[in-house]
Amino acid sequence: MTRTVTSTERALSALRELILHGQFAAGARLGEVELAERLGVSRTPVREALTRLAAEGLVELVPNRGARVASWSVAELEGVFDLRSTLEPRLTGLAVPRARPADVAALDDLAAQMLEVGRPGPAQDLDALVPLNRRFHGLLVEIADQPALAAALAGVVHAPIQLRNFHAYDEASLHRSLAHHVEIVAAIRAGDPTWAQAVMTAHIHNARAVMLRAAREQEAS
Amino acid sequence: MTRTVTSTERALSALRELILHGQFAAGARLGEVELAERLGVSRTPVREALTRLAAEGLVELVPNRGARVASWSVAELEGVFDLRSTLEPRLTGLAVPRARPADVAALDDLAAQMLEVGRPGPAQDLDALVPLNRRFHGLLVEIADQPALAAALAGVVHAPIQLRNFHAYDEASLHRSLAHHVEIVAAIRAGDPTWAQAVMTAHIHNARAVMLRAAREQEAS
DNA sequence: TGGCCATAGATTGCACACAATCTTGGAGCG
DNA sequence: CGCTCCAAGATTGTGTGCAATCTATGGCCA
Repeated sequence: MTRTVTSTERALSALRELILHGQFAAGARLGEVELAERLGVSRTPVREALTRLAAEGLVELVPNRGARVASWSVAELEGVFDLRSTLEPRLTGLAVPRARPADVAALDDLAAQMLEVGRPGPAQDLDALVPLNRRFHGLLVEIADQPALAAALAGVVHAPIQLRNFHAYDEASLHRSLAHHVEIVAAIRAGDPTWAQAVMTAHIHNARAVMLRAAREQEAS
Repeated sequence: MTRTVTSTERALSALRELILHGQFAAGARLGEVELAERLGVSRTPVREALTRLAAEGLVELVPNRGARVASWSVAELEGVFDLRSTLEPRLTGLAVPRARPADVAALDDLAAQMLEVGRPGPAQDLDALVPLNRRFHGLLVEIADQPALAAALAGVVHAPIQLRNFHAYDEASLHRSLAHHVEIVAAIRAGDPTWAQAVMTAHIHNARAVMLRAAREQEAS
């Protein structure tokens, strides 16, 4: 009954982790043989993983010229955040009446963990925030149970990864961001979609301000 | 200088045409060997085409169990049209100031052709409307030049195909739909984003009403 | 010296063969 | 009679070899 996992799936998630954790620079070339050796499989599952990652928008695929880690211009990032600020609040509002106690508990737990590892001090671990944040937003998508919205979001949520995620946040913005998660959970627990939507809107715009500032600095250099 | 086309690309577009033209029933199994023989290539490019079509949302891919033509429930279709009614008007508004005279001419031409083949009578050809409509909306996406919006839309625009597209339209709805295209071109030519957005909103809602009615009938049977 | 072109190396694209997994039909047991 | 289990056929997953294409280096010519 232990469902076996295919090599493609392992290659897919391994590659996704590597890229999301910044092991490859934005725009870096992803050779098939190199990745195959690194992951211990043949080129075939690597190729399939790359095409799927291209569909997710994490890599760019050029015929006969291989794959590169995707990169976004400032203009494209603006488009991404405009889109997210439309879709994610709506999704959050839809999730509110559908969230079961277990869901709320899971979200609460994630928000608490993020507060923990994000608190300034020697124990702060900005890299640990990345997967937690991904799971928080992913869980909201799951709860909302709106395949169309989920599909639309899937193609754009990865855009900010080249900015090394939370390293771009100043202390005030980071504190706001983590507080937003907690407040969203509170709004869901209160069964108030308008509240949840509003906080999510603020959350996206806060991130937008941070990312665009960082992207502009990066592009200027 | 004649850029060669890979087998994968040919398989991809051929398969997409076959599905979009209703050659396969919704939910039909898509065997790799069968498709490979039909398209005259090996299984390898077929597999890659299938994974890309899965990313587009045209087929559903289950590990070890192959591919099926995607199908949508009434609830999912509602989600799709909610999303489109948000994104496509916005996209249209953004396209207005960016449209060059050649773009307007091309849109005008497509709208005119659709009026032609859609006119009731012996020459009416509802199947010919499908590619024309796709090109019209695709051209708008191109003109708007918003990668994030385009990516978000790409995953959902194919949803209504299982309803055999324009065959589901009653005469009044079809006439409205074709008139919308013409009016959108007029709004773009006038440089009026608000006008264009409004007509596109009406256009999507008109389609929504038709599709949901057809889907409910189909689901009831 | 600067630009163009050819050739060699590297890389992706495709086909095919084999392995792993799923499905289906039927036999055997309770 | 119904359920479980098993085996054979069919289908997908993966590895590997070769062909097609791209890239880079160096020579040639103006």
